[in-house]
Amino acid sequence: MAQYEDCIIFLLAKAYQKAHGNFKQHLLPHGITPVQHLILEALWDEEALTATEIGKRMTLDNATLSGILDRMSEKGWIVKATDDVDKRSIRIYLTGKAKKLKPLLLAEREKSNEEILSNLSIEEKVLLKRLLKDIRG
Amino acid sequence: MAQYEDCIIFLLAKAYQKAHGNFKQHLLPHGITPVQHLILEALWDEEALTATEIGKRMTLDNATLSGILDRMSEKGWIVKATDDVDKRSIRIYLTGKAKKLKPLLLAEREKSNEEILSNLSIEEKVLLKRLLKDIRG
DNA sequence: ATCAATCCTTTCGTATACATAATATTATCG
DNA sequence: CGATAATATTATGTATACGAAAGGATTGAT
Repeated sequence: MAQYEDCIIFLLAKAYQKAHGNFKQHLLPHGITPVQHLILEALWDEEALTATEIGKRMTLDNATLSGILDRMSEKGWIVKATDDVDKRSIRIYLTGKAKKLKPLLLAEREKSNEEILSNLSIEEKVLLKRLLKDIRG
Repeated sequence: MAQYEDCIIFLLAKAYQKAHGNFKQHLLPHGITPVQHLILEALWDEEALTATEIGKRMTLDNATLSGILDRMSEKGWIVKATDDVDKRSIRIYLTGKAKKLKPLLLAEREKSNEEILSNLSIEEKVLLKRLLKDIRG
């Protein structure tokens, strides 16, 4: 067995690559990417967040978010509006499309999750999720 | 707890993000990135591979590899040479620098692996690696 | 009130990542 | 032997990802 087969960085990279690719395909017909879906999840949870707040919840860089939010705005998933009180801030709101498609998109995510974990038993699924959270710290 | 906290795609993405970031910092002083380090591992294992062969071992797209190999060539890690038999193929060779720094770079990878898994027991480390391999399929 | 420190966002530069198309070379079939 | 299929690589376009710098706005200390 090659050295890198025991390297956690390699194993995480390839497991993520597989999961991401699977979800990407599930989302393709809906015209949205996995990361963009994640932004929607943050906003379904709590609307009117700023880019920085989304970044904190999802551990995403502000520079990365800037481009993602632009594309999501162009495609009609979100709307940006300057905060009245603090004019440095731009708050993000969901469009009707984003609200309407919520059940469908969450169903796709659920299907993808099941496919990715199809090789594991219930106990293993729970354990894996805990271990991954431990790594994240 | 937010929905996405139970989503395997999210958990894998964030665990990978953390591992990748850690390794990236360890490699920064050596002027090489995590993926470039992975290419070196493939070549330490077996030299004179083509881009396609590296891609198969490491599950990397040929289009992605093209740019990575260019940058590694510019920085003096590898050398490209057209295959004498099949002139469509370009074989990749390690430079003296890449061979000389192998022990140092592998030590950095080992340090990074330990840091990433520092929260886990021996048994959990072994288990996590198995579960990640199961996901990869 | 004012100026420096701070905060929010965007821009720039670099590096992955992958689908698709284009190009070049080789292999193969009739 | 020549047309075509198969293979290897590169180019193009889009999407993350992040450090660093830049620009605009607000706050806090004096």
